[in-house]
Amino acid sequence: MSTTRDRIVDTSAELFRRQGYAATGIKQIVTAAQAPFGSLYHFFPGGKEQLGAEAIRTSGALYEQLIPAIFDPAPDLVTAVRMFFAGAAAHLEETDYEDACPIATVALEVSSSSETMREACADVFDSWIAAGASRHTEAGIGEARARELTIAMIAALEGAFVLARALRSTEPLHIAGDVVAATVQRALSA
Amino acid sequence: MSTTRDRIVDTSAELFRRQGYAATGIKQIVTAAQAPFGSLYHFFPGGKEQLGAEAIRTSGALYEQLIPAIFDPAPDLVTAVRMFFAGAAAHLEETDYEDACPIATVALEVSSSSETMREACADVFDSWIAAGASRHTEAGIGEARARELTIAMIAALEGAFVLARALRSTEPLHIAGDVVAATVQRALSA
DNA sequence: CAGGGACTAGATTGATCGCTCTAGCGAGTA
DNA sequence: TACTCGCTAGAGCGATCAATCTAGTCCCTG
Repeated sequence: MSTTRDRIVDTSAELFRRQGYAATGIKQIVTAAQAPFGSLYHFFPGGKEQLGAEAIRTSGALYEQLIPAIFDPAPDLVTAVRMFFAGAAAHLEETDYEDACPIATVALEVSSSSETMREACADVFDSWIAAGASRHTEAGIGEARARELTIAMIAALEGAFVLARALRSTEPLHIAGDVVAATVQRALSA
Repeated sequence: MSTTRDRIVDTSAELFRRQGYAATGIKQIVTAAQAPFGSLYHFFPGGKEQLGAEAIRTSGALYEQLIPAIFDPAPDLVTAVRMFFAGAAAHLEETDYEDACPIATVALEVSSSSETMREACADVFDSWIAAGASRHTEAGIGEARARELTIAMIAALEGAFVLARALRSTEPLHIAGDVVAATVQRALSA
């Protein structure tokens, strides 16, 4: 069971992910969420921008949970990295190339126009970086190098999502996964 | 000297790059381009979508010219890769984090909503991949591996742009450049 | 000089945008 | 039974959206 407020946030996040922030209308959100129109401005007096920022933070936090979910049961770090990219590729294909990164589209759109939302995106990325880096340090990689590897991994994932969605192919995700896995492998044996 | 038509396309490309497709209005385009409103629909009877597709292809082709411009004078492939990422970082910083990839924002936005524009983006990416792969084969890398390296490089660049714009930092670009350069280095000595 | 096609100019269209507003519903307390 | 208050409901605001339409200007060609 879900509250009206939760449904609005979740639906917004889904729509923003697929078609971006500007292309998603308030009316489209309440219709898709089966929520009363008046409720939106009751819960989000700050309007679309407040809702957008909260949707970014919520879906960012949800996506971050994939890190422990995939890395913890994996036998080793390199396998975990491979599984992460393979999982992303599988999910993208299952959703007909609609569900890629939950915040990348919005991040590119608003970085130059809304400081509030840009900050929300930056916070999510920083949080991902911290979460990923700790997995690398636990595996015995130095802190500075762990941070670099994580940023490289997220960048590779995001970029592969861009290519994969436009080309309608999971090839970029598999290639990016291979390259990142090999780089992590090398860092481990150093 | 530039024709009205060229000014419309160039201005559109610039605006789409910074704020995306949906957030950019027709009126904003003609105002920024100092073009007559009527001319837009004279040159682009297909409306915003036709203009968008052409802007994508034009700016994609322009960006592709950076490949020979940077790779040709460079002493070797690895140096060229480093210079490419360093140049991207410098330009991003110079423009206050506004000018990243000319088509990535639009590519993410429209991939699920406009097949016409998705194809334009896909064609540009395919063209970049072909141009980049030939540079790698010329350096003595096998064709399949050259394609993989190029896709990995473009993905790393695109993803680093996403992070860099949101975080307002060139760090991701420098890290991605290092990782890609090291990967290419390894492919050369194999 | 006359005619025609390329281009300019902007008013106007209906639809949709984000948002405000008032009215009322319904569960909990007094 | 009264009263409150969190939430629902949607009509309606001004602004802006992409797009169409007619009228007019300009230059090139015959």
